[in-house]
Amino acid sequence: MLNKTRGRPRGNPDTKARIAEVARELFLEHGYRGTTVRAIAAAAGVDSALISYHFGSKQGLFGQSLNLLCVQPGALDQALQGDQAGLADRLLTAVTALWDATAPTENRMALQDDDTMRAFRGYLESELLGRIAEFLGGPDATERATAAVGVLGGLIFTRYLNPIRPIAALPPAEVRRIFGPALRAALHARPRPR
Amino acid sequence: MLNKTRGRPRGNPDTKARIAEVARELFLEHGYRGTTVRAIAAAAGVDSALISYHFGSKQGLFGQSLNLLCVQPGALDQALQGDQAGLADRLLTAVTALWDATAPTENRMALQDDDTMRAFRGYLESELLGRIAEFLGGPDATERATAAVGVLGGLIFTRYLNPIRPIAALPPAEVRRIFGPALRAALHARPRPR
DNA sequence: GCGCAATATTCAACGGTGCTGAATAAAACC
DNA sequence: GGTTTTATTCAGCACCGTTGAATATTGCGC
Repeated sequence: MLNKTRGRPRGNPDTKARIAEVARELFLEHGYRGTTVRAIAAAAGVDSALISYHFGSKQGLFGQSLNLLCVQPGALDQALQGDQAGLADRLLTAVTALWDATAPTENRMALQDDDTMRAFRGYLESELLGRIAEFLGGPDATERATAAVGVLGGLIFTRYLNPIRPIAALPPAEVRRIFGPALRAALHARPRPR
Repeated sequence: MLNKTRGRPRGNPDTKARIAEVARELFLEHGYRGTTVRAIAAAAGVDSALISYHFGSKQGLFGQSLNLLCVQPGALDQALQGDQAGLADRLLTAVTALWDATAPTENRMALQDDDTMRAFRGYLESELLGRIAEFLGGPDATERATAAVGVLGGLIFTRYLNPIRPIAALPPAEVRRIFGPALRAALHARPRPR
């Protein structure tokens, strides 16, 4: 079908890497469902069976070609220093700086894959929530951190993962202005009335 | 293949409704991708071509059968009546009541594929955001509604779609208490300082 | 160097997918 | 009662992801 002569090719072209690279672009542009294995193979100038061979499955290729997610630990450390008053703004800045940088243009990926979701959940749950609670300290720290993670997770979800247009379109400064009050309220909520 | 004799059947069985009903169950149980048109047709005792005929496409069937419970006519309407002071609590109640009811226990809807995401996005974007902005009225209404949708979307995401444990575990009253301040802040943010 | 296992590739095919077009039979209309 | 409209089945199309066999190249043991 492609008639590049069967069998192993000459030299050692790193076809696997090329496939992953091409696949990443296509996945970002068309999403998971909208990208067929055959299209990836064609774009990489290769037979579609190769991707099953190298990556096991389309799912495997997807996971592997998008491993560049989502933590970048330094940004969070930086946000979790300084006064509590500016915490909300620093967190929002960290989030937008990090995510706005990862995807090149307009079309943020619709990230629906199971494993990716699991990874993201784990990050929110253990890393983010724990760190924020630790930083806040005092009684109710966990509860306030929970609310804050809810707000931040919401921002990430509605702006990047499943971008609803009005939110995705905001410039970072507007994000801070609009989500700031909610996040501050979450972080510094009064303790439970009794 | 099913040999129920060709052509229109006797009586007027509301096959379309039955298909939608069966489809809803299957979609909720197995997600969009995991539910094939042929499976729906088989479960409804009908030829698979019928669903293209009645609903245009699998996507159409999905949208139609999910509308039956995502919108749940009136839940939102009810929240969008009364004083503005109680709005946040009413919205949070509506969300928890609606979503807590849809899936019984652990197996929350397997929402993680991009068609479902798209449907959900559409709901958030056109329905929810528009209605809230309309209710708020005045300048900045859209911006405040945007922030509110961000918070609500975050709640839905972190509690139902990709449940991170501490948030999913909250009883509804706690959800109101924890997310209330953030949502109120979003809804009633002061206008832009100048 | 040579032989041979491991590896990388193409090709053909399989079962499954959503969907369409033709055939057909009941209902609805006039 | 004849004709149009509607609801259904059936056969099949083009595509999907994946697999197994064939084949050519590399790289290692000796």
